[in-house]
Amino acid sequence: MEQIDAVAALAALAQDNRLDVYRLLVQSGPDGMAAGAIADRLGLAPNTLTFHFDRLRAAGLVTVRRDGRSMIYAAHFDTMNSLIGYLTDNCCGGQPEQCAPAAACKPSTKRARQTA
Amino acid sequence: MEQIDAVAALAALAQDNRLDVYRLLVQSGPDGMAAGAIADRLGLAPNTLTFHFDRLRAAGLVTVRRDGRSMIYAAHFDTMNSLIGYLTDNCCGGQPEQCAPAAACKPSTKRARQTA
DNA sequence: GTTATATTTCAATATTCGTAGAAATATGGA
DNA sequence: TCCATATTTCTACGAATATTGAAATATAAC
Repeated sequence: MEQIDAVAALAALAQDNRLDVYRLLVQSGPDGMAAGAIADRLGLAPNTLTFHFDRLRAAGLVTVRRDGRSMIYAAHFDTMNSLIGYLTDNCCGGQPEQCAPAAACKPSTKRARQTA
Repeated sequence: MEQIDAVAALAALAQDNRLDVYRLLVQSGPDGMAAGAIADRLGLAPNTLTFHFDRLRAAGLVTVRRDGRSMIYAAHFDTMNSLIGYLTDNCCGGQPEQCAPAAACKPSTKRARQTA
């Protein structure tokens, strides 16, 4: 990942509503969610949501596809993983014992959703 | 990590010069670097650099200590790892096979520095 | 074809951000 | 004490950002 792409991705995530949207999509997985469903879930105005989707999409963090009247947004995990790689690249000069990097994508940190 | 802290950390990293500074510190490891050395390395004005350090420090991404006339800045790896955890939290509803999370802190992606 | 649903586009505005210049503070050395 | 080095503080300004409201577009249902 190039610096310019990393800055774009970080800027896209550095906003309350967009971070909410993105995390919701990350947790939703490859199937994604309809724009309307996200608007309902997060209580955002449709036009505001479109604005934020554009930012996330321009940064390569999400993808879109149309399904009837709905637009389905989904997280693009390659970008997320590249970004994490960019941030931690060669950390501690190649001796990661000193910085204890996180194991990404833990199953469920808190408030685990019931399987039902 | 709370949402507000994640947004602060992301915003702190979402800027060219600050991202340069931060990655330099990440690669420098726990010992950190003097402000002046960073200014020389990145070609930034001292006052501009102070502005960016403040942002990084307010976000908990770096720490400072004084050493004589120099201020030594170092990456705070706990925050980096918490941020990565926050982004990838419960990804794909707890089935990370679907999103192939990155192994953080790879020794050296490109332009590996010679050991000498 | 007409109406309803789902989402996007456009225009306007208040707020926040990054940089530069000049001056101030803190530490170390003679 | 006097001077040099290292970094911070203060002020100002142009550029970018998030939100709102109103209107437009695209798809589906009747």
